Amino acid sequence: MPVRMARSAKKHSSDCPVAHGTDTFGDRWTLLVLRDMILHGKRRYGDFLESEEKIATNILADRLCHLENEGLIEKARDPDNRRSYIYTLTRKGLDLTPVILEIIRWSGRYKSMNKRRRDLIHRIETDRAALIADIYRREGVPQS
Amino acid sequence: MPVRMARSAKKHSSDCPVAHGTDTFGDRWTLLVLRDMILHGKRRYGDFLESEEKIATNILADRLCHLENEGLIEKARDPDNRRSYIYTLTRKGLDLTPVILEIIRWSGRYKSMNKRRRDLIHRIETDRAALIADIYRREGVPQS
DNA sequence: ATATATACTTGCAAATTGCAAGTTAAAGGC
DNA sequence: GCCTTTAACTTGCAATTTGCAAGTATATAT
Repeated sequence: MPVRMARSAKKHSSDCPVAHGTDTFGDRWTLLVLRDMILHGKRRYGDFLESEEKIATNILADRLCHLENEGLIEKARDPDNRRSYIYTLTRKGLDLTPVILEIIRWSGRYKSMNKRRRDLIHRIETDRAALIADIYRREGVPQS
Repeated sequence: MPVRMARSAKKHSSDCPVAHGTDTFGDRWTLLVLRDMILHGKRRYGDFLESEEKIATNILADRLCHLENEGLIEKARDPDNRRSYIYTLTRKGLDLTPVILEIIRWSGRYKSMNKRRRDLIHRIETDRAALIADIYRREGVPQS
């Protein structure tokens, strides 16, 4: 049950689909949390804190709550450890995979990358459907 | 010549390609300016101000400067009206088209839309390459 | 000459961010 | 059972960013 009145309650009050996107994940942090989940399979508060960009604890709590309010993720207790929670992507959240992949492709054109990332970009460009299928499968969500 | 020390000079100092994306256009307004240019062919300060979301004049000036600093747009005097400027997309900016289109597709799945927008989404899904080609052609930029 | 158009800049209050420290509740160790 | 540690937050507060309203600068129109 999402409780906190989530972040930047500011919305554009426009019915443009791009504005709907920026209302949902258009801030400095939200998309990075989604990246951690979609690309790296992260599921715990502590996992997100460890990411390279060093999100602050209060911002992370706020964004997780926001994502839950927006229906992109779900929060559940960890059955194996009652002081921990597990965040999982909903279908709606997972459906942002193509957006993330296109951002990666764009960066790949204009920014130098290490081999691992170049390989990922290569896979996006040559094997995209299977890559997406793998991600959906890992999350246990059936594809369209 | 970009002069002003652009907005949120804050960057994630991460070499993740997604973080590079959010550093470049991950705020409430930048992507909407790009949308206006990519989807609606807008080119002038006053055009951007008229968009449905009502960006403030100072924020718009700041974001245009930021986009120019990042090499996504270029600013030039209007040869026909010396009190006006024309902003144009660079290849780098135009290459964000697939990102914008995927955001639109995602919104199309989770938000109701009018017929014009549903038609655009239909075209994205059935005729994507030609749609992108049209946009590049309109901007006079050769495709990859 | 005067008015209008275009593209900004400035001032300032309000909202958001980010750091550091504190809190709560559940394990784990002895 | 008691103390320590772990995991997930919350709180306080300074600094940064946003957003509104008003002002400025330069070019064109009448």
